[in-house]
Amino acid sequence: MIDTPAPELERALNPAQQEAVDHVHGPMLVLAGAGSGKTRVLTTRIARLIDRHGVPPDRIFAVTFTNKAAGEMKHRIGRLLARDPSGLWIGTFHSLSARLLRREAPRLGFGSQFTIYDEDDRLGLIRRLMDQRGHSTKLFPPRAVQAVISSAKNRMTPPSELAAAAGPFDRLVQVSADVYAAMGPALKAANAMDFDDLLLHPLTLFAEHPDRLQYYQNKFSFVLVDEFQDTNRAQYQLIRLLGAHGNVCVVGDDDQSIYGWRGADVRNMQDFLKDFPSARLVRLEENYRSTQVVLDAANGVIAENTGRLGKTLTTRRGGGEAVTLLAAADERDEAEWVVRELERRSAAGDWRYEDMAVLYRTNAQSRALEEAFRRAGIPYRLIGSISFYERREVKDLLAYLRLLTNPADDEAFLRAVGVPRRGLGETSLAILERTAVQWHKPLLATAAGAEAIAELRPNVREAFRALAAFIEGLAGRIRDKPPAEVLEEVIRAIDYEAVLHAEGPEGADRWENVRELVASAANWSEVVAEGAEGTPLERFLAEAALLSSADSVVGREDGVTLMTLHTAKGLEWPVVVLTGLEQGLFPLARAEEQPDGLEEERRLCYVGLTRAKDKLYLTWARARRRGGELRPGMASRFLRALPAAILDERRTTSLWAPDWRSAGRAQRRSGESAFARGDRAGPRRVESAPAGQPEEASQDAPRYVKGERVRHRRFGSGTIQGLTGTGRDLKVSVAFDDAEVGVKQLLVAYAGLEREWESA
DNA sequence: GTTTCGTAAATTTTT
DNA sequence: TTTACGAAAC
Repeated sequence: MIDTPAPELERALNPAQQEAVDHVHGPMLVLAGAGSGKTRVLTTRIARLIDRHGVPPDRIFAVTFTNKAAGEMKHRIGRLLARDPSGLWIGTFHSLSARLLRREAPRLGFGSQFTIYDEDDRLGLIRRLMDQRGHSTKLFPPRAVQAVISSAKNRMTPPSELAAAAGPFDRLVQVSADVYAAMGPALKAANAMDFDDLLLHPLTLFAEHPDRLQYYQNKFSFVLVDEFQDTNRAQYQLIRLLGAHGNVCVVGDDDQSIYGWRGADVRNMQDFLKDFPSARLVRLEENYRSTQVVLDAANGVIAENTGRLGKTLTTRRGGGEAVTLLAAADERDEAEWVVRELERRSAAGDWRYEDMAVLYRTNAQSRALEEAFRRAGIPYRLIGSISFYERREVKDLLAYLRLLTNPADDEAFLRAVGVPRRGLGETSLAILERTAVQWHKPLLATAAGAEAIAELRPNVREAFRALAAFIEGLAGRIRDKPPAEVLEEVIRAIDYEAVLHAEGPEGADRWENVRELVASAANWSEVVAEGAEGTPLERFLAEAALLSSADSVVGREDGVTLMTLHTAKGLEWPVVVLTGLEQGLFPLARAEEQPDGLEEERRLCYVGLTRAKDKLYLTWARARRRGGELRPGMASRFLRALPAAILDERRTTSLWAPDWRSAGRAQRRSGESAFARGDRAGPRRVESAPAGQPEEASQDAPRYVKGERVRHRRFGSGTIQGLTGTGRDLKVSVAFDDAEVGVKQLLVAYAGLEREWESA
């Protein structure tokens, strides 16, 4: 392998890193380029604070982007200190806020055992509120309403302001504002908070109880924030308040801001310098991760963005293996090529599977990759996609646990009431809900008094009463029992195994997941959830609610890593494969329509490229299945931003591929396809520019796909309807735009078709 | 009230 | 290709 730098611990800090570590008191903004060792700066700084400056760990408030990152950072600090930094407040904004709120909830009118509502719970609540308030869920999709409300919350806009801002004809926003206004009280009644509330409630607390703000300002004498470019306004406010004493260190990279759609606002970086005028600005511009070739690729892409703060990344790792650019026929072809290539490199002893990652824009793309890995028998691990805690069977059981700790949790009640089937359907529940509203009681409490509801049939009353009695009885018995035991008890009581097995073959898989849940709960109990308050069950639930998708790992540890580009932020591998580089997919079509959308996609691409230490593969497919339909695509515009000198272009053997560089340009010089032959042997090292002479065009027959736009010399433009035959007998049926011509069957070998976008 | 079957719709990223 | 929802049957 290529000049790998010395292990991190042995390398001395560079002057800029040293400066960031040495600066103890007063605000500081660290502009840290990709791979510039910012994690190391943060961990070293925290360790120093503790052992050289005698700061007690519980007076340090350190924010990371994922729980996993927090765990790793804590581990590294422990290694530096040679002891466990117990008491340290380190975690995501959401988990740290939740921890703070457990103590302060009563001051805000919540119980300290409040539930954290996930996306589904919140959606369910919105649906019910819409029903109650007579808003049609057909005209206004609850998802859309939820999106409006969430974005208002992220901008810290209260319901009244949202209502005022809604135009007279903007019914969606009007409805959303109405639901939003009702949602606060409803959540409070259910003793629940959603993800956004976790960030907003601390701000409310500090506004209403200045003494509490003062307390936490005094308590946390040092505040540190990683991935600062991805904080939203509420998060920034929290930092500004807690760090008012000035000992605030934020670390970020404006080029890696990729969560704008979630309310993140890069302006926080500029505002920080305004709000803390004495802030020291430190730039980490030396990259220790990647080869020059990788940086050239990344710089080529990001250079097209405007309004950057400006950074120049350098590396001492000159040269490097060229970036392999692959054109495939479709997503399956792409996946198979990737798997074969990684297998080849592994067999050649170049890298191990665990040193490789395959990244993609959307979770849906993981399917084809997974299948290819499985077919080839190559180990892989899939991160994210469907979180374990989002599975139906897991949520069903957790609903019972939630109800045990928080009897007001109506969403949990509505889930539990249907598992197992109790003969309680839509009508009975509607009556129960109506009564609950009248009585001003949670559903569980209302169910306990169901005997008094005359509208209900006697057997329904009894069913409600029995369910309530069951929960209450269980709640009395469990107390401080470990979560795994409580789970077992619930499973036994509702005979969940039988319930699942009655569902047929799928039920067996689900039962497996249930066993896994119990096992993970048992395993969890052994770890001391440090610092948190409440019973073990409460802490288990709190943690489960805040687990991120990055925490869900399926597959073998020693395998190739598969994840989305978003999840890959902050990580690195010797080999990185970026797939699906097509217009419409990456960058996403939707993103390109929004003002800053394309720039954010470009930053996402930059994040992906800079994950690689030694070797980059970039792939795209001429066609891709989207919703069952095979759709043609063209190479991503990001590919055109790459310097030609560092590229090694290839195609899969069966593919006739056009010169993607000329796509969309005025003219194309014939015979100048930039694609090399697919069978070219061995990697190529790039020492310096220029390389990559134009190669011979492929001699394979052109390959068309259904839906593709083509042009015929006589008939004009049309769309391919279908394909029949193979080789020289390959026929296409084309529906021409000219209605007079209609649909024609043409032999590809003679028709002389051109792709429309190529012949422009 | 529950199950089953059919049709329609849909696919961005995540704490 | 898979999921979600609605209608009709059971």
